[in-house]
Amino acid sequence: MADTKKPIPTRQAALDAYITLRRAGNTIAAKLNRHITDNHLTAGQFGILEALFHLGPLSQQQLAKKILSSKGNITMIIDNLEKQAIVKRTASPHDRRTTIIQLTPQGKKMISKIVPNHLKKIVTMMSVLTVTEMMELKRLCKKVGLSINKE
Amino acid sequence: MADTKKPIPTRQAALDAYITLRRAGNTIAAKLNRHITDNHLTAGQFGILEALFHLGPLSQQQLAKKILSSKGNITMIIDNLEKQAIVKRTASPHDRRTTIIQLTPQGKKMISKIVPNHLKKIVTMMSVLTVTEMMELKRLCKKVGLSINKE
DNA sequence: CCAAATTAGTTTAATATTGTACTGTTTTAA
DNA sequence: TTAAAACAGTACAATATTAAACTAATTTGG
Repeated sequence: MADTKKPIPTRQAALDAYITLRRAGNTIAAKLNRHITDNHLTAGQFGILEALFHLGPLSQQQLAKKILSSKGNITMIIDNLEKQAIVKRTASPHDRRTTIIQLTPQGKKMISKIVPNHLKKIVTMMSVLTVTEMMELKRLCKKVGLSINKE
Repeated sequence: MADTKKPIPTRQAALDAYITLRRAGNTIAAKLNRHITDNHLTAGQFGILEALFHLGPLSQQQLAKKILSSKGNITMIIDNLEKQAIVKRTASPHDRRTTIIQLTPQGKKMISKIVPNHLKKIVTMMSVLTVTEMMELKRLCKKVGLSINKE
């Protein structure tokens, strides 16, 4: 926070970039959300299932960080998913405070039917960009994201 | 949706770009959200106040589109803001179905104290990028966003 | 002109989300 | 060793959010 006074063009470019970034992300997410609710899942539930699907069993704490949600909310989402036998809680062998969340076989089956379509939708929406542009977009976003998390 | 089969590199680049985009946006938004709650506002409330501040009086329908929220939610947010005399409802002279939302003088005063800090935070976070990179990021996000909204 | 469809906003009920306080567990450092 | 701090998860209360049914006003097409 050393440099409080940015020249106007920098300032305007920064704001424009953020607003456009945010709007694009929200627009895509809103489209995807329709697909998610069609499958009788909430965005939070889907986020957790997707994380478990791609990364394997995770603790609730890890899930909270992944989907940027409060741990109280994770407890509730897991409660609901467990009631439907989509995931199950397991005790961690190393730390009796933590519970490890796993997909049940039915859960894995279910999410593996939804994810491919979900990804296809993302690819379709992003495909207005060339591959070079996609890579550049990724680079720029990563640069921003990393610097914030370093703070 | 003509081209269902994208070559793998395109597919992976598209997914990477989206995930990184989304993560960067969410990370920034989470940081900003702290600032918002410090001022005893919710994200939804702030979104509405910011829109009114930058764009002037708007109907609830317009606000719903702006902040990508359901109209029922807009009703509630406006109810709460109106109770605190931050905004007020006015009848539209042209259409008796619509209500126009305006900032009250106190509301304008309040939001105009918060917004500059908010923007400064955005500028600071985005300033890891050069101006050229900011402009490129904007261009890429706009390209994606526009094509989706055109559908 | 007027019935049907559309639109803006509200209400209600169900669910999601958060923050705080709490329990039990592990880590830490004196 | 052990008291204090940190951590993982839960319970609960307060709000936020959504979807659906509803009211009232406007637009459209025959």
